[in-house]
Amino acid sequence: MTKELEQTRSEFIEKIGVMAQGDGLPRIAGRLLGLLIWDGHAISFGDLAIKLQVSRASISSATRILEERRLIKRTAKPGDRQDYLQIADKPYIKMMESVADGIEAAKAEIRDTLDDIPEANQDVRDRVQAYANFYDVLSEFAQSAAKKLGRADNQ
Amino acid sequence: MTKELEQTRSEFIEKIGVMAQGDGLPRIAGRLLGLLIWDGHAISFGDLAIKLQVSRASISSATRILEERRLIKRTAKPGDRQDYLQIADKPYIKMMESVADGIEAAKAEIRDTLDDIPEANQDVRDRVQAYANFYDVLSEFAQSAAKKLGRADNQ
DNA sequence: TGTTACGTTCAGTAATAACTGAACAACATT
DNA sequence: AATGTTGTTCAGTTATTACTGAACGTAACA
Repeated sequence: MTKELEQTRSEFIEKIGVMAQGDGLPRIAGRLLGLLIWDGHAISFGDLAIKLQVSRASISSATRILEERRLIKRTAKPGDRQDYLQIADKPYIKMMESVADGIEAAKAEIRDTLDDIPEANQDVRDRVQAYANFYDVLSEFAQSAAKKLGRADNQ
Repeated sequence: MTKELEQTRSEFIEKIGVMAQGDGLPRIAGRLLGLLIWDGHAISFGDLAIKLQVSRASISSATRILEERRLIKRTAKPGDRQDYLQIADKPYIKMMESVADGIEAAKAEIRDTLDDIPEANQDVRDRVQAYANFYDVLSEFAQSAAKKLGRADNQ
């Protein structure tokens, strides 16, 4: 028995919701993202609240979060006062950039600590330096990944 | 006025705690990790509870989490019944591997969805495929990063 | 001008996860 | 045997965050 498409869609949306939760995003933001990825076209603000069965306040805050990360964009339709939302162009490059930003922030924090350790404490410096080095590699990796995604054609 | 080393140490530990929180770990697990990175040597179970000012129950669950990720190791000292804990060898490779595992899991979830979408719905397939492709790229780079960390000597 | 529709804000609630203290089993020491 | 020490487990509490409903400002429309 093959699964109904509608069920696959629903499972996908919930799945992205759970995954988003793991990444520190509200679940609703993830579900919204999943819905917009699946459907592709622009959906009105009001419809989103209905389709996801959540309050409009939740849609408001979820859209704000996703807009900050540039994963979705807000559009309009002539003769309709509602906002319309749809998945951004090249959303995955932007996801990667968000990841990269987080890594940069962490890297900077570790570097700040490193700068405060006197050279006399060489052993502590070495260990914290190794940690900083880890973030250097991560950062490098995130940037190459973003570039590679930029080259990919199926965005 | 240069900062006291003790304060730098304390700030580092709290910093790693906050960062861990962002990665979905309990804050105490992060603080424990920070402490072990800074100090380098093995510290007894009981001392950890005292130094971090938390219950032994919290140390127990934090160590379990960090052991699962193979970031710390449990050792013993002759004539002392306590467990001793210290940072694992090459911890950053293991951090990278944990990241890679998470990516693999997400990738598998998306692939599962993709398999359930009939070829008739080519447009939906394309969008979910692009998402799966994103995880492919992520996965590939996570693995290269792990390898690169393996080659680095300052672990 | 009055009314309606829209998205945002904010205080309060609900849900979730971290953390603790106490009870416990296992073991060492006396 | 009795006692003390150890790490784990688990129920209960605390703290945090997501989410909602209501109030609001703005703008379109009548």
